[in-house]
Amino acid sequence: MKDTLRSLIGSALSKISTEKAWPTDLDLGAFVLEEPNKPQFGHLATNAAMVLAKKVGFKPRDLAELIIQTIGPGHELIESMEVAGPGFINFRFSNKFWVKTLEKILKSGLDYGRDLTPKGRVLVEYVSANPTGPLHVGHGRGAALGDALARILSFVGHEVGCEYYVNDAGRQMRILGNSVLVRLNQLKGQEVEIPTDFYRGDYIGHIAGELAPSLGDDFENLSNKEKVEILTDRAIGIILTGIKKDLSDFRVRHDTWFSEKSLYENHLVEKSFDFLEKHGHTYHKDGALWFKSTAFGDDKDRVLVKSDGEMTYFASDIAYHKEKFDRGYDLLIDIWGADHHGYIPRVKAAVSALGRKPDHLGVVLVQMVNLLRDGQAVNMSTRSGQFVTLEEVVSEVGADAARFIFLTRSHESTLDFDLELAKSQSRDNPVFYVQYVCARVNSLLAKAQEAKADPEAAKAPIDLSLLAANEEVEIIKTLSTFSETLTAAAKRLEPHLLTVYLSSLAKLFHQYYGAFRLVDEDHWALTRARLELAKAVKQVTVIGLDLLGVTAPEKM
RNA sequence: GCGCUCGUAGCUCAAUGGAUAGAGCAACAGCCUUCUAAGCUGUGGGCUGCAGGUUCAAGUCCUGCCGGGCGCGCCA
Repeated sequence: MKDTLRSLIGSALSKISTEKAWPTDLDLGAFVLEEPNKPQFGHLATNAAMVLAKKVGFKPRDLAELIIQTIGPGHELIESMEVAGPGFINFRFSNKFWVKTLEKILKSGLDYGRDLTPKGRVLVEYVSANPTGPLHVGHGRGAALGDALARILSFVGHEVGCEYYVNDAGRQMRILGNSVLVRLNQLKGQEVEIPTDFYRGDYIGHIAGELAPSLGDDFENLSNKEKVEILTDRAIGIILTGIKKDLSDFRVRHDTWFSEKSLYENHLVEKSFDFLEKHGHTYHKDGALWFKSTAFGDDKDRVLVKSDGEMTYFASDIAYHKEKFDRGYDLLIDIWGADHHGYIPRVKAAVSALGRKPDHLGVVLVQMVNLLRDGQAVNMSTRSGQFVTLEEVVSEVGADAARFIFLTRSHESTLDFDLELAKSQSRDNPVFYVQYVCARVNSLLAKAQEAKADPEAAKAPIDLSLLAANEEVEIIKTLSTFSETLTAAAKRLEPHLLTVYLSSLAKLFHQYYGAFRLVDEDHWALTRARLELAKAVKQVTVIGLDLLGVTAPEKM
């Protein structure tokens, strides 16, 4: 829709520019085309005249008029052009244009909106929760976001990898092993206090119980340190298995599970230190190794190796990002909880120090989820070890509802997630409203099958030009902007744009359904055209839902 | 204190710098002998926190206040 018009306006402008001898350094392409928010302003509007008028000594409206005259009448795809407001040019497309648009959409089928022009390789890293306990709702939001984003990026032409970074090294892991050991000793009847900084959730006890029978007789003879090492490994294994199952039930996929420990085992951390040192980005002070992140805009330098010889989390994170780039990715997307925002400058600094541009790393911060039930807050507390797990939420409301609702809001605003609303089957629940489009179209098609068609009429080619009602043009127009929505969602890393789009398409369709009788035996030619439109709506809805990882039911 | 971020209808939120700021919920009034009422139609509701600035044009960009959230460790 926009391409046609852009080239038309562009050539008109260059013609005028030559005639009026405008300065050659003028940017004639610096105008935008946009959909006006009011139907009386036509289908598409441009601000071209307003952008240029002052620079070339015109009144905006006069320039707009000149552009219209230069384009001239007689384009079969354009019905009308007019100057409006402060100098907008409003375009109205012809019936023929909309017919062609709809034909193109239908012809593309489930590939409609797909962009095959190759773009860069992207690695999306998401969830990456420490393997110290089950996933909770907050992780679910990150999971839904990362997974949908990956699907969208792939659909618009990127080569996408999905990765989970497993923090299986460091202090947290030792605490995990120790926490299990304490429970194990309790199981044997020993009176042991659980230290306050240990993990206290019930699942630790379950892990201890699960492991106890398989540890063997020799276990008792091992040193405490050896016991903790074994238990740590085993516990990580059990917890990761649980995490993988929760994600798989949530239909969230990762191609690779990258172990932090492997960075140390393969000496990648030292190698990244060497790289930084060689380029003069590190120094020693107070017995510690520092990264000069202030040289890249961070507000203080950061420690890589503590004076006690232990590595910081940041140290392995630098190695990890270097490793990801070394694997050949052009763009890294990290999805983090919003409480990590203070961490961004130092990682961006590291990316710069590694010789990349800061925008080769895109960080998406996901805000909190407030879990509600009938409008009342559900108590979530990690301290007591009692929190609402992703598994509980998914088994209660289903993966479809959970995924869709997680993606209804911009990731940068906190989300209220009402369990009862997510289960409700009504207009209030956006998932059902959108899914219902698919079911409703199917039922229309079934209805049309039953209806007795005039055999002569059924043989004739379908005449889409009968779709001339405002509601019908509005729907085709919305369908035609699908790929723009996807491009924006991919570029801005905001899958919720797609969710919003699907909701508004659903609204248009349900309104259309209410306003017209779509299957009408007395007007069969019109019915056939309308069913094509309905099919196109369903088709786009199916594609969109799939990109969000939500199923499109045939029947509801 | 410093930094990041958000502030839009009673509530939850939309709005690539564009024209009269939009939806849903809640409230009120309607629509089922006819395609799924899991739906549709209509009515009310706003100094977009405040004040400046940039721009032909600001909810959007810049500056300063006010208010909420978060972060400021040789933690992860």
